[in-house]
Amino acid sequence: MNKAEYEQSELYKLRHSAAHLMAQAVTELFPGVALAIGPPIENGFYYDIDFPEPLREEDLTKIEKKMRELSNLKQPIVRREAKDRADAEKIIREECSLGQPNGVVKYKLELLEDIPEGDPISFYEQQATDKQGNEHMFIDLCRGPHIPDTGTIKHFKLMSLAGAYWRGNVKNKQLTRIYGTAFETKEELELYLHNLEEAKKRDHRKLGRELGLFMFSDKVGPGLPLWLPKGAVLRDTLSDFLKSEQLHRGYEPVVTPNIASKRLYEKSGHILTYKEKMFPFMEDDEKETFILKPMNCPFHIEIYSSTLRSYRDLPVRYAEFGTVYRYEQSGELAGMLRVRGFTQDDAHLFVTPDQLLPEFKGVVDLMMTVLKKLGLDDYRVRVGTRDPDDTKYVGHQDNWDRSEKAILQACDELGLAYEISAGDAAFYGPKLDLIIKDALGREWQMGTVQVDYNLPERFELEYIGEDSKPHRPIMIHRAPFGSLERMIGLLTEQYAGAFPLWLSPVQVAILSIADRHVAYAKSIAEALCGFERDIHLEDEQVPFTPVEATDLGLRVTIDDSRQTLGKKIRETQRLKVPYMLIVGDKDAEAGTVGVRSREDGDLGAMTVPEFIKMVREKLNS
RNA sequence: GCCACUGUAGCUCAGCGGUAGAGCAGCUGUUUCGUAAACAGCAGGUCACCGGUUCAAAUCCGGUCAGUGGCUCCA
Repeated sequence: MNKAEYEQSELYKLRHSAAHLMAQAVTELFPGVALAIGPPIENGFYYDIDFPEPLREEDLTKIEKKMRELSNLKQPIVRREAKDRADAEKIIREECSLGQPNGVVKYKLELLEDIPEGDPISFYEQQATDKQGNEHMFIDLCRGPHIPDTGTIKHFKLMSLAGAYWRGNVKNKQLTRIYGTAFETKEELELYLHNLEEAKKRDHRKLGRELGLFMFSDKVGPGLPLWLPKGAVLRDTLSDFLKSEQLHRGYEPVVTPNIASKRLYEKSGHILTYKEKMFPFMEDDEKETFILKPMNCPFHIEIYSSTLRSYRDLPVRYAEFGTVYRYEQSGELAGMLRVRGFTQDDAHLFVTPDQLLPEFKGVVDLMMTVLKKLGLDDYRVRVGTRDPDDTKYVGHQDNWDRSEKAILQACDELGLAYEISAGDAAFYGPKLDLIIKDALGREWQMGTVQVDYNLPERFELEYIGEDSKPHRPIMIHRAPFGSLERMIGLLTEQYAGAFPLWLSPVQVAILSIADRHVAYAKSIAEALCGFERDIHLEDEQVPFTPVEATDLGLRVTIDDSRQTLGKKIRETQRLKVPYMLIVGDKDAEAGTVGVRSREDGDLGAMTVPEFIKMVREKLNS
């Protein structure tokens, strides 16, 4: 079900009504609360409420109980339209307030003001009398639609509490948001909760620890990841893949430092626009102030402008896996998905106006190649354009028009499905972002391509054109992964830790059955990885024919611990190694290995060349 | 940064006013074993940190730090 279908569905109405039911329960339990807004959302609903006293998580059970009582009253939900604005205000003040002081409807009155002149103003009302003769009643300003009666709201659960600013603005009061979910059947609700539990098992933070990929340390600091050996192998493998792809596409590597003089970022304008995201400056009264870099672009620009450029030199494509540091708000850090020090697969392209479209297309093509290789097919493409009402953007109107047009044209010519999001442009230019969901359904911006007229202007970049006159190049910022940290975090969740063969930190684990098989295991490992391994052999070994070396360069481990085979298999499977090779007496004698695949289990005995052939095919497919 | 919640051994968790417990992992020994956990023993914790209440605090209260779910922002 897509978004539009969902918003038309019965489920959507059910959840909207569940939000109202929850609000009714809250107003009964906590008289004096001020209701703000309570819409259905992707997996449920929420209601933002201003509580005079802070709400505690344990109160949720109480609210749920009250909701069940109110649901059982089978209150009919009735739509009522106000005659005019004055009538609507009267209804809000006199009826929505439920006899409480008028402050409880202040948000509703604000919402009323936002309803455009001429639009119908509707309310939804529900009421009933319980067995004890107590009257229950609730009415809310609401566009609707709703389900006919509250008795249908049976399978729901309140999920969590959160603070949320009124109208999403930090300057406004923070309200208490209660998240809940509701389904049409008990089974659907249970399935949803079950899937949530399953998703937690795929969480990259859990898998990162279990698989030994990365860690955080209090002594190092929040948001500063430490890559463990296996994680570092993943990083290298991923980087090598992109570097080789970029080499074929005419990128040139550059390397720049991690800190720079404050003057560089004054020139770029980041001090003005980005200061609150930067780590504290390294100040020295007498000498220069230095800044830990939050972005790579100014460095690449300095390289560009270090020499006179001809139109014949363009496009210039400078690529760098550059580590940047951003002082993200503490509450925003999230495992590897948002950290304070991360490495961007960054590059900056300096192009002539004529080259903008083909180069942009080239970048998008590279991104598609990357997504395909990584097996990521569930993503959305967002083109961020200006918000016409906002004044934060720099640069000339016609440059913006031209670059927005170029982006859309590139997407159309590549047959890319995209959505336009006004207001999601960078302040210096429009951009195209790839957005991917994590295990818990949260969306993250991954790859990005951004058109920039601003920095070339600020740094007065030039190239000499065919007419022998200086011209200003256009910059394209781009990062197909986005960052290695976020990409690896996401990939870990996508694959639930079972990385494809080419990417797996350990590709083959050789399990010796008894001590006397270690020499044979070692000879196979050497053949597969292509270099000698230093393993001390003390016990007597079974005789075997040495296996011929390959240039495969596989990442191989040997488990020669004195454990039962079952134990070794279990442990190796836990580590999600794609292939296990089990070697015992029969194998040493026959020159075979017992192959066990991560996905398909025991594949039986193969000769070593047969296994190598299978792996080769798998790697090339 | 703000709101709510959490913080006990490497990991998963129990204990929730009377001075710390399990399973797995680790170590030692025995076992040398053919497709998802051999057996036995040992060791491991100023119960995140600081302060308070109490005869007594892992347990109650306050603060700090870190993590989790959200909000605002973003690769």
